[in-house]
Amino acid sequence: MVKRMTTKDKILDAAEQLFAEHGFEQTSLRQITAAAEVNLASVNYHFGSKKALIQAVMARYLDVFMPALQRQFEQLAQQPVINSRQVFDCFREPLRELATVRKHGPTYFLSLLGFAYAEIQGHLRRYIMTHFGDVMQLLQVMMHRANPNLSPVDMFWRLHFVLGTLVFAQVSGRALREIAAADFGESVRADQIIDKLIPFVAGGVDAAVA
Amino acid sequence: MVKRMTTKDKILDAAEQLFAEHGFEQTSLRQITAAAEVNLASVNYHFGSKKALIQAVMARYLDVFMPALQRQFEQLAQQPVINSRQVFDCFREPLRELATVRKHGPTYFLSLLGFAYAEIQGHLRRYIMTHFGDVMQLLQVMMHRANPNLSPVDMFWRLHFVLGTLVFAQVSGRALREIAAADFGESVRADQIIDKLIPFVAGGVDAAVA
DNA sequence: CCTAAATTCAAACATGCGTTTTAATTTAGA
DNA sequence: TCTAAATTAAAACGCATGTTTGAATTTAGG
Repeated sequence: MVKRMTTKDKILDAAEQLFAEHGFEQTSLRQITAAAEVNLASVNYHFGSKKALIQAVMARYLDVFMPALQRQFEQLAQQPVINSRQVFDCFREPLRELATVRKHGPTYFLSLLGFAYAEIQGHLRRYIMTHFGDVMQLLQVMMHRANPNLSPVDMFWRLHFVLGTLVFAQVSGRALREIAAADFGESVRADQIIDKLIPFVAGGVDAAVA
Repeated sequence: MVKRMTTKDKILDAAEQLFAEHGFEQTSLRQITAAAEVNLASVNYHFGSKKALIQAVMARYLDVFMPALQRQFEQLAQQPVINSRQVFDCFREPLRELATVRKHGPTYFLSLLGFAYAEIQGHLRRYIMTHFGDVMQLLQVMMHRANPNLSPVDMFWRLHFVLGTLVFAQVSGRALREIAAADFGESVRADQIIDKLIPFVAGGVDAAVA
């Protein structure tokens, strides 16, 4: 017996899919409520504003992903020696686990993260820092252990380059996958992009400074 | 004796600055015409539409940058052996030359490119491919020569990761530079980000596949 | 069952957008 | 200088957005 979905959840599910496909600003409340088959006003009734809805959509994933990531980091931290590749591999399992939240969870989450960072950089950064600051600090520690030669400033920039690569790969992932499929006849599933991404960013982080 | 600026140029200059700072969709024609101190309707009179204005802003830079980049590629192509770092270094001088177009040309151009790719991926890609397809093909040839082991598909993805890194670095460049300055007391000029970027992307491209 | 709270609904609101219109004004050529 | 074209100007148009309103309806507790 499936409990009938509440309006709130219908909105969240519809919003997350549309946000992941078209971005936050490009998705209107009318599209969302139409897809969710609920009344337009119900978004403001249940969430207060579009901004709050976006936050709720993100939080649903971050609350699962971040603790899982933290566990991976803590496990890796016990190793005496660490390299960049291992640090980035920490993201794989927590990402895969998002499939339990929702069928296309891993894909949706990365796409949402991409749009969030592209459209509302400061906002998301602040949110993650205040809610999951310890995880991010752990990441920084891990990266430093993996690459002790790199100065903190250079590491800062490179980590953000990594984030940018990730973001971009997801945001334009669909378009690129279509082009790749057309040009090379090789179709890459959305969740497989990360397999191509990790060696790239690990190589970038490990590069000599100049 | 300075020739008094024409309305068309006043619009282009104001638009380019606002586009570079806030993105295309986030910048309204009213903001542009107010900054340019011209009438709102003049944009549609001189350019036809906002879309055409965006294209004109981009074209002003691409028409200078792309031929310069092509010259760099052709020069490098004469070398018997090429590595990724050299290919990416080809971008430096053409970028620097954009300062002749406008004082903050290099910064503006990268930022515009970033927003263009983030907001209207397909459009920009098509425009560059049709107008400067030979340059892009040259890039692909150079990259293959620099890294013959890499399969065409993997090279395709990595080049787009590179573009994504570039895009992201510029789009969120201002915010990140402020954070970096606050956290590390080291202020990085916008046009210096590329110095941090090039080693990173070269390292990423050269990484082992998996 | 009855009532009060919670929710849904249709409609309207206020705002900002790109674009168009129409008239006034400036510019340039005969 | 006169006239026709080019340009500027103010205003309004049509549309889409997020949000609010107030009444209708459903839900839950005594």
